[in-house]
Amino acid sequence: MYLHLEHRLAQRVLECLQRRYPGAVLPNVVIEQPPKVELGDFAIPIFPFAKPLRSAPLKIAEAIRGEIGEIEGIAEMQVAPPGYLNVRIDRGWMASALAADAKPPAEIPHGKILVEHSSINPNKAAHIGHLRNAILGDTFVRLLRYAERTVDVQNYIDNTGVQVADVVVGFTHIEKKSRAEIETLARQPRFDYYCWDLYARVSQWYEADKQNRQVRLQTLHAIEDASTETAAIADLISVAVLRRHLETMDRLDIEYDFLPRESEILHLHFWDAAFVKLKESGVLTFETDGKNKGCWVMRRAGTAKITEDTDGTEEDRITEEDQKVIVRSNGTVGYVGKDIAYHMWKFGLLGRDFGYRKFYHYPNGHDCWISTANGEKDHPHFGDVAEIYNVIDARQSEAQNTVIEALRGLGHAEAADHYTHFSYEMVALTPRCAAELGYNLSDEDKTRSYIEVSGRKGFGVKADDLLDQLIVSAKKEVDSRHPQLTDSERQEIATQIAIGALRFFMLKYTKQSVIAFDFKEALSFEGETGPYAQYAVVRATSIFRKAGVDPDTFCKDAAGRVSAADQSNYLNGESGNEFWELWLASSKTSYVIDKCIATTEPAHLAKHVFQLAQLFNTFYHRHPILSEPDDKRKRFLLATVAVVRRELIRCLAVMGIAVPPVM
RNA sequence: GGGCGCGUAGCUCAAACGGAUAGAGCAUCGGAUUUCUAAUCCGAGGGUUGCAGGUUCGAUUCCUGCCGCGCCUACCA
Repeated sequence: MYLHLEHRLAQRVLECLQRRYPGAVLPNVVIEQPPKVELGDFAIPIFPFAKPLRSAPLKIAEAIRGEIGEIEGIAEMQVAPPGYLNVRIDRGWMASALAADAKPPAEIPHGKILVEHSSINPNKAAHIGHLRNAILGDTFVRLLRYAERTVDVQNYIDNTGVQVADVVVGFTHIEKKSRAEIETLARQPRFDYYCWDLYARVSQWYEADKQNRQVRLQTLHAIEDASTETAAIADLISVAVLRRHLETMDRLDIEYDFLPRESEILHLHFWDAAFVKLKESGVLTFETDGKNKGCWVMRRAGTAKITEDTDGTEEDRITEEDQKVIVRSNGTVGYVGKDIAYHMWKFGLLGRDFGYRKFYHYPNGHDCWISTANGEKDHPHFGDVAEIYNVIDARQSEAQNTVIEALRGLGHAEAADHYTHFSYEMVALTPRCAAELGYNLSDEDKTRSYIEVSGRKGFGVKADDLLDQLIVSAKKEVDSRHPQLTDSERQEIATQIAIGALRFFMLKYTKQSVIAFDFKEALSFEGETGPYAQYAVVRATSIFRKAGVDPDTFCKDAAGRVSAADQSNYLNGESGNEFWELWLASSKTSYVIDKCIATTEPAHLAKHVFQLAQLFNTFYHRHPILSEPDDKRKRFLLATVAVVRRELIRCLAVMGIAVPPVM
């Protein structure tokens, strides 16, 4: 509602100015939020208009106020020095619309969006870094779906790289296991944990004797030929670990629609198709001398020299430093090349497609598909989208930009413009946390604020372990608070709290901030945490339960229970401000979600949820509701609780957080 | 060397597009009518927003230079 009103206001202000100053070149109308409710609900800085309109800000503000006329939902405007136009919402009007859950018509851009996230190498268990990726990605998907966009969720699987090869080496050369033995192991509940340890051992094995690395190379090549026994083992391992990843993510309510695999990009020759186009368009150039002699290279992203002089049109040579090798001198293609081909497929520009088969069936009935060389006849249509978001950590930004530049060079500027690298910083460990995990710290490490995790060393916190710990910790709390419930009920509640804590934790930091992971903070259920917000909802629910009223029907029928006059009476005036703050915050769901999408920053939503829960808790403490003697006032307070509760549940759902019945 | 990012309270972090008195949580200290469950609430202390300039009505935000930190920068994937 708030968002809708803001758009309407901006539009009317613009029209008003155009009417009064015809022909003037106007800057954008920026609408902000005043620092305090007393000042109003929207603030329009008029300073930017002073120069182009050759008039004092206060004068312009006064003119707008006088001439803009009635706007539905707006109560009044005030000119505030040194140059703001402060706008007050018609509180009664907003409250009615909000209680009725009115959905103003909104323009929804058409075209499918592809969000790709997780992309965990299928050779070991998922760790906390992967959790951040998946939670950010999944939340972004939920944000887009809340905004009624159509979204496909993909999880790219690199099943042919060195990482899988390393684990294969571990099984075949260190443990000397047969395919049958590996198959048996792969059926064990936490096969990914087994691989986690083995992977670390393989790294040590390579360190111990350089000759062992030869084995890695041989294995890597064997994997690429699908007919070999090694390839079969690699496939069985990567598929088993992949299943484990899907199970882990499903615990957090994270699902995928499609799993494209590198093996198919290879076997279906995506690269060949892309290579032809890249050569034709001149994106790739062949080096005839220098260190990259015999390679096909392209300009590294971000190094482009701007050749402004018109006479220097001769193909500006890329200096060796700025060259990114795409095809090696032996004719094989590197991963950036494969990535370019893959992204051409995403935008429907490649002219080839995967085969598809059903791979994973979620308990809720949803199917997840996987790429294959020869697929099933009937399958959903993936790829060919209008917009893509790749959730990949910041370390990959150069590679991502190179892919974007390749698309641009191929003449697909529009695709390049709709390619977003959803970049985020890594999750590291605090020195204390590393020490707790039994890692020997150097003196230098001890002084650092964080230490990077390393899958290769087996150094990190596994996703399932963290979740298990959170559940145990929450369960202890629930056990002591609700001994009357059955154990399975308590387990269910503890799980919801654990997921709430984890997802909130990963979302409250802005993307570019490195999370220095610490058990104490991650396991906290107090303060700015998921359980804090869940608890606010539980309290709201509990009021209605005791009152014997259903909150949702009460809300929908609020007009019949609280008269418009009462509504407006309680919300206005000085005493109304504290109630109005709650209603106003509740009206901002779409506004905040819109902002999260525009800035690709889900942290804003976590912040908003916390603020709303905080406002509610203060309100809860100050105003006893069930014992309120004035019936009209009681109904108004109940309506307030109902609306806040509904919006909190809604926002938490977008964050992938469910609310338990009691806590 | 080049590219990207960061530096805000004791600690961990907010502050979209430059805006009104820079906000939270944690930690510390002091409190909350035995009530709709205290996983809560109220209060206190705590800041030269790394340093120095510049741009303008206004800078944590933009520009330049320094200082410090991180990541990227392979014919690995």
